[in-house]
Amino acid sequence: MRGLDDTDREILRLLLADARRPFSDIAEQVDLSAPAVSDRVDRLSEMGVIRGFTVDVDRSLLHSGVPVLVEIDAEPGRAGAIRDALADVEAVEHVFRTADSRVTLTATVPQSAVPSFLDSHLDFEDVQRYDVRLVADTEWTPGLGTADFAPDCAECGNTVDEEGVRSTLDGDPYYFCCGSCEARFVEQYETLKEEA
Amino acid sequence: MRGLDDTDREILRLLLADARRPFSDIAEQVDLSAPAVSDRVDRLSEMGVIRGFTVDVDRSLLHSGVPVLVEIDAEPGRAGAIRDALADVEAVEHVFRTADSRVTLTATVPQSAVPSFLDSHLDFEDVQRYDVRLVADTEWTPGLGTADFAPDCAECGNTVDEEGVRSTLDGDPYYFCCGSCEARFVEQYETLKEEA
DNA sequence: CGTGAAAGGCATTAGCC
DNA sequence: GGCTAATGCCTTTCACG
Repeated sequence: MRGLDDTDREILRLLLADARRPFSDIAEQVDLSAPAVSDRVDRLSEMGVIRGFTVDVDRSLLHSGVPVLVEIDAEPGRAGAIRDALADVEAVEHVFRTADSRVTLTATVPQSAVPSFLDSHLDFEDVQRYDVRLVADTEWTPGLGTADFAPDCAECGNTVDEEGVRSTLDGDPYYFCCGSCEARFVEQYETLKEEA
Repeated sequence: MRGLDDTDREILRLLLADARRPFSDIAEQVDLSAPAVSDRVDRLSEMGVIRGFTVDVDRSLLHSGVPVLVEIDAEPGRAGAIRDALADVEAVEHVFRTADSRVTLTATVPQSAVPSFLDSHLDFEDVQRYDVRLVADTEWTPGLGTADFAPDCAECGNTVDEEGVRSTLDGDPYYFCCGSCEARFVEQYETLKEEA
């Protein structure tokens, strides 16, 4: 399994800065041909490193409501359910689940709905406490650092190294530290899918 | 000053989902010609609604460290300074400042640096309390809702309506509720620029 | 993994309504 | 503002190393 090299990182950095920059342009910067860049972008997409291409929209110009940041302390084991319920809400943009059963999210909601917008989306059985804060400003700096490719094994959670394998299940890439983890995962995956 | 119509919103929505989708494709969806879509995208860029095009990178696959979410309670009036100091840190991706002197940020830091990475970037005189949490997972759903275009006047802060004006200063768009606000702002801008 | 050449698709311009 | 037609660029495919 291949990781990322400096060229991959440079391509990512250039695309982060401007995702519509022509590949031929990028090719020149990284000393490759345009098809080579195209191939690498494809590979990064297959790997799941590139999830997609988007627009950076300045939401501060689009008053569809008030930006809020919500902190939710979940009942033990219920943070995942809360995250799933909220991620699908149209007004919600970011959802962060932290290891300590806390879910933090940002959303833009109509002024009048600030106190109540969670009511219809949250099962309060799952919630210990929550807090809605008004967002004053937001910064987003899509950087990369010296990022290296080192996914977690989907089965056991260990870091996957060069020995690892990738499987594509229903179009999504999964990584495994070894063949037996892969086999175990795929088997369970198939079973769950059959049941559904 | 023109705002956003349904077609603009639909274009934004389509681009949010896939910024490389061909304009001819988008054109078909919104019942326009490709050049018309191109013109609208240009206009949205000039307005500052579209800040740029980027890649959605899955940072959970790029272990340059551990994803953390940090909550900082600032001393009164110091939240802005904290935000500015942290926004420039390479490892930091999102910074949210809420109205109650709280700064919430996400970052990816080397395992060993989790407890200490803030030390070099934070003036602890400004901090009442802070908390570093490990992020288990992240969701990002760039949605739009029924977003309408209503920027704040750069001079007085009031919402700008159709009567408002746009000025472009050094390539960046600024909005004003009226001509006198614009004049005042531009004058101050020029002065500050001369001094620098 | 990479290249260069060719083909096909796409954004953009120009002229017009 | 929008359209159609035409131009020129960009991505992608292909054959090859």
